[in-house]
Amino acid sequence: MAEHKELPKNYSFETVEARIRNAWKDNSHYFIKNSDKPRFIIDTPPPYPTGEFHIGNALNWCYIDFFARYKRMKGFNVMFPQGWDCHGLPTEVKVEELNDITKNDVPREKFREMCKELTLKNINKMRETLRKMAFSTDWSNEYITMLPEYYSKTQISFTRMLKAGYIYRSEHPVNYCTRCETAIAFAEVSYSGRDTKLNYFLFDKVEIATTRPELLVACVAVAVHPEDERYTHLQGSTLTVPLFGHKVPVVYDDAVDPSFGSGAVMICTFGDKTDVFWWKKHNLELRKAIDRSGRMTDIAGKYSGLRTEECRQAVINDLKEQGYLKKVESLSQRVGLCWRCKTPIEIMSEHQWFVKIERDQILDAARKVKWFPEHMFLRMENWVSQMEWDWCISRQRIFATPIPIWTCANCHAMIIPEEDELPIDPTISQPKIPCPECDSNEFIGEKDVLDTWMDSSISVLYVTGWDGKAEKPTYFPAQIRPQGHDIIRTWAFYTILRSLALTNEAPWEEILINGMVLGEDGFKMSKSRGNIIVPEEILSKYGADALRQWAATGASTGSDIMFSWNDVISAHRFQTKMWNITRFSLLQLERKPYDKNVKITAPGDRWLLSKLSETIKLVTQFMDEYRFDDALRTIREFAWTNLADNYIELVKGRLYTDGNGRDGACKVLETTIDTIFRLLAPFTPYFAEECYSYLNRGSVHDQDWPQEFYNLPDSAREGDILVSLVASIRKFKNEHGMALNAPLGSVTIYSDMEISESDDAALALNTKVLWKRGQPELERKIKDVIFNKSVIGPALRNRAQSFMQAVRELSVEQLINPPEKIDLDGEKITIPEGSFSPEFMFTSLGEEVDVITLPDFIAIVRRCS
RNA sequence: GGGCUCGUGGUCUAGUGGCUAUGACGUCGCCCUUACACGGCGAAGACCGCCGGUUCGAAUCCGGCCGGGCCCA
Repeated sequence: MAEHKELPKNYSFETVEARIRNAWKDNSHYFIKNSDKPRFIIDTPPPYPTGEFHIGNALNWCYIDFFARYKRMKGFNVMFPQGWDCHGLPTEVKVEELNDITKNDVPREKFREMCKELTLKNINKMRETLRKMAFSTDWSNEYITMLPEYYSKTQISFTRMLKAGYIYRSEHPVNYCTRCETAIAFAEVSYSGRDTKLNYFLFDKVEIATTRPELLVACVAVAVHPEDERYTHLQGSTLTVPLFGHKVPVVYDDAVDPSFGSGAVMICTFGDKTDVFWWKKHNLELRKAIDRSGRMTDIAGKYSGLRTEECRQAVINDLKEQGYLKKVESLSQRVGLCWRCKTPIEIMSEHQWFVKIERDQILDAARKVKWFPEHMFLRMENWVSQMEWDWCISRQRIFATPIPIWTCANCHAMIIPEEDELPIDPTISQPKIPCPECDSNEFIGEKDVLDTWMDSSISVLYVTGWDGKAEKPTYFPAQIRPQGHDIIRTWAFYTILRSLALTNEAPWEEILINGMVLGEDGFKMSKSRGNIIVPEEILSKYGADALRQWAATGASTGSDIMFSWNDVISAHRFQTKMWNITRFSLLQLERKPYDKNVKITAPGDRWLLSKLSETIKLVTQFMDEYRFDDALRTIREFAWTNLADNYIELVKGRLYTDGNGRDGACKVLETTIDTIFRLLAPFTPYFAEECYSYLNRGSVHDQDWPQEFYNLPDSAREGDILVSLVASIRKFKNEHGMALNAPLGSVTIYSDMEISESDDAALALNTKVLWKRGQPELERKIKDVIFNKSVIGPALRNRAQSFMQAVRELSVEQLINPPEKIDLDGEKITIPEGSFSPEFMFTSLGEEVDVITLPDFIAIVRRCS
């Protein structure tokens, strides 16, 4: 290491991270197509390109990058692709906002272009953050769901599933915003409390209560609880709807709350989600009272054409006038609003496309995947077993993958395009041949588009190389899916469903679930709470490596994790500490050449190597189980406590001399820091890279993952005695008001091991140190008895307590030389091997000395005279 | 209302049947020992949410309750 440059005094993450980022080459992270290495393909979540890579994404991606880098060092051919899930309402809304238009103001195609443009801009911003975070993304495997290359696959998957009978078209209730004139998903409904009126009025002689009298015309039944005695006489009868006069049946249902209102509810198509449930369950008629623009339909008679709120007032007035209205109460309730325009949503029955859900198949496949943590599988199981409806995949929007279907204008036959025609937009292009049924040349292109989950639920097919032709992608299935627990019911579920439908196999071997990131106050981050932290802020204050360490240690894998500046700061401090350790070590190594083939003999040296080897073993196990918190904590603990506080302090004496004891310490130091940076490389890629570069051995990320290499239990114990000796003498000095480097007369250690120590302890403690075997000649007293309960418990079961009591009553002599049997409640019991040992206390005998007793040794301290 | 999950010093967290319960931040005392005061050595601080059960033994397993979170109705 002659050409070695010296480490600067301080580590500056700002300059180092930027410099290293520019030096890294994208192609070092590329998946290699024809490689002999075992492959490890990651089905990375494609985030929604909002422009901001948020902290929840950051956590998710940190986990991915930890194991991606780890697997590469372990010799895997890793693919860490990056996708972008582009389609959806938020972008449409943003485009309308930015351009001050509504989507109907411009042609569909134009609007789509505007969305695309904004999305590409946002993707660019997010790519920057991904690079800053040092994620080892495979940019040669990037995909963008709104581009033809990708959505042609979405369309192929649609036509295949349609032909295979998985997809069908039918009328079904959906959430609908009458202002935006589109169906929206449950996820797009926001709830808000409001005060409203509960109106009581008469259906014949039965009093019912409703908050939505305008839906009276859409009433199709009256529901009561089966055990409600007020209504048992209505069994099998019909009631007349006031004002409108149609007859509706009375149905009995457990879900009716007899204490709410009058205990009789009117079921309308549709007032709320419960109505849909009852409507389906009791097989009721459908009466559409509200049209897509929020006005009453023709069946509302004299009220038709009124807006719903106008209709409500008119109906109440008429009910009152005609004597039906009995009373009105105030009620506060939660109503569903369109999250975008705050218009109350309506539930409407519409023609929609659906995917069939085969519960058992999906559960079987989900069971074959290995879940980390295991209990997350329960969420999937629970979700699947309670699913009641098929998956509605059609949306009345613009910025989405078009449903590739035409309908013959003449005979209404469904025309499915050939796969090689795709992608298409059926509202623009026409079928190439006349209608096969009636020879007509007039077609209606499907205007509905696909739910965005239809795009993202084939991500795994796409990244494993589905060309849209073969039955199964080349590299299918992927090895792992990493994702948050919030989308187990959507993304994980849909992906399994679609992989089964298209390949008949489960999509991945393993799934790793991450928790949600909460604000520093413990609540979900939200604008209204003002507890949002963005990754960019952390990056500029403490750098990517500190943020990545927070992600690893903030919580055990799968748990929700609270953001904490404290954790980031202590991560940053660890880097400073590690930097100084490296700086010290390299200064020592460079001071003078040393014999690299030296045999390691000193107890302190052997101790550190055995601790290092143990650390490698543990960290490897933890990485294999995706326990990043345990892995990084173990590394930190080793580096800070064992290496810096114990070992370096212990061998400083030897390092500062030129004797041959120095060689061993140098060799151990060099081995240790080399290994630590390999272990740290997945967690702190910039920092590990920078430090490792001073060893002149190439990039740390190109090194092999270290292997356990040393297993000498005796060295570990010897070293433990040595280390705790130094610690206890320091404590002794501290308690007696002495400086830590103050000299002592001598220290004599008695233990049961033959320890031939180099002068480490003597130099560290600034005193003469004598190692002796056996017991010192001092006055000995029994301080306590130490019981080994894991021996006593299983051997004696319910007599353990009285056994321990009996032992405590033995004489000093018997404790030292225990008898074979002991008296227990009049019975002779054999004393189990190793069930207890006496703890001694020593006091000085005449001579002016201090005695330190620890479980493994006794030290006699003579102070300077 | 249902499912899952969590409740451990002031704060956050590890521990999932067996000595005196882990670590971090904070607090207090001592120390500028030639890598680091962004440091070192020490100290104080926890009836492990509450109640019951299983067990020789429970923070840990079981049941109930209370409270937080997420997802869903």
